[in-house]
Amino acid sequence: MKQNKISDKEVYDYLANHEVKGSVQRIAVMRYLLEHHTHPTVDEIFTELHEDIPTLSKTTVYNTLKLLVEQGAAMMLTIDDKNAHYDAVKESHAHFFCYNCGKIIDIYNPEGIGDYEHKLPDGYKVQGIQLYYTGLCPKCASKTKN
Amino acid sequence: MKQNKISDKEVYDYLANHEVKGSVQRIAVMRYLLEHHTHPTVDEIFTELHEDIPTLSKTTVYNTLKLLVEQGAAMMLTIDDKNAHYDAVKESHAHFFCYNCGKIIDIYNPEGIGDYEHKLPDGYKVQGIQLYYTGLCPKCASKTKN
DNA sequence: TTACAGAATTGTAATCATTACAATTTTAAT
DNA sequence: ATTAAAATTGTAATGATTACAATTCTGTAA
Repeated sequence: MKQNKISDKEVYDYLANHEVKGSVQRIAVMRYLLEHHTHPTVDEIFTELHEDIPTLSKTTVYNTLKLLVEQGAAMMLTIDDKNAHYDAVKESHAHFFCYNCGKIIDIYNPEGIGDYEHKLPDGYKVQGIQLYYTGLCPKCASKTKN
Repeated sequence: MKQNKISDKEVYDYLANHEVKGSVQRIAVMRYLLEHHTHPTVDEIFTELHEDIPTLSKTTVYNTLKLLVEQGAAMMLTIDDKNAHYDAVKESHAHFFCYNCGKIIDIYNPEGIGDYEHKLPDGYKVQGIQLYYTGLCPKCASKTKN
């Protein structure tokens, strides 16, 4: 779940690979996404990082995430209509959104979803593919009477 | 694209099949979704219907759509982080969101996406599956220099 | 028909995530 | 050390969605 402590240099290089110039704030946000696989919201990222970087502004978190998404260093999950969630781009996988507890859970599919790209008609320029499930997670499904 | 004029009775029955009691407002909203396959926002639905039903309140449109989604008579598309879009539930298909023009386009896959349900671990109670593509639609892709 | 209770609708006022924007600070190059 | 461009910050809008109380509608029973 938490891949302990990635060095500044590693994060810096990761950003550079995506043509993003490094900065204290950008490295902090990017590292947060690389270390946590919890699909955090802007507010969660801001609240956590603000403890270490008291001068951090929430606007900067917004700006940074927007940049990271544009450069393909992160992806925005829109499965939750209340807040955007963010994820560092990794291997192809799906997401399950529990409408009871609000958690987003990674779902790894054996064959992945990359294939679907081939099925699009000509002319489309695909930037991202997302497979979303909504429903009740096992924990909530067992609690809820049915 | 537009399946002309569905009778009140047909819409009423469609609602009844989903255990939704009919009313002028609910029939209007449901019919709008059945007749238009444009993935409208709340505002678009409200603005259109308001011409015919001047007393209609936007809150009612919100309430109704929420109910329709809960009862499985419609689905909410969260692909666009600016607004929720709505769609009457039909055959399984994917959606392409163009981040330039903001349009959502239906993508029909030969084999559908229903299979993915089987790949989930035990315990999940799946309510819906959505496959989203983001990128540039053919029109915008050709306009944008690359 | 009338009266009533519950459901549905309405309008207004909050809420709250996100964005706009102008001011300040930092960065990097000269 | 100077300066221009880029990044960051804080505050003030924006705008979608929700909460809520008041009103209207619906269906049933007297």
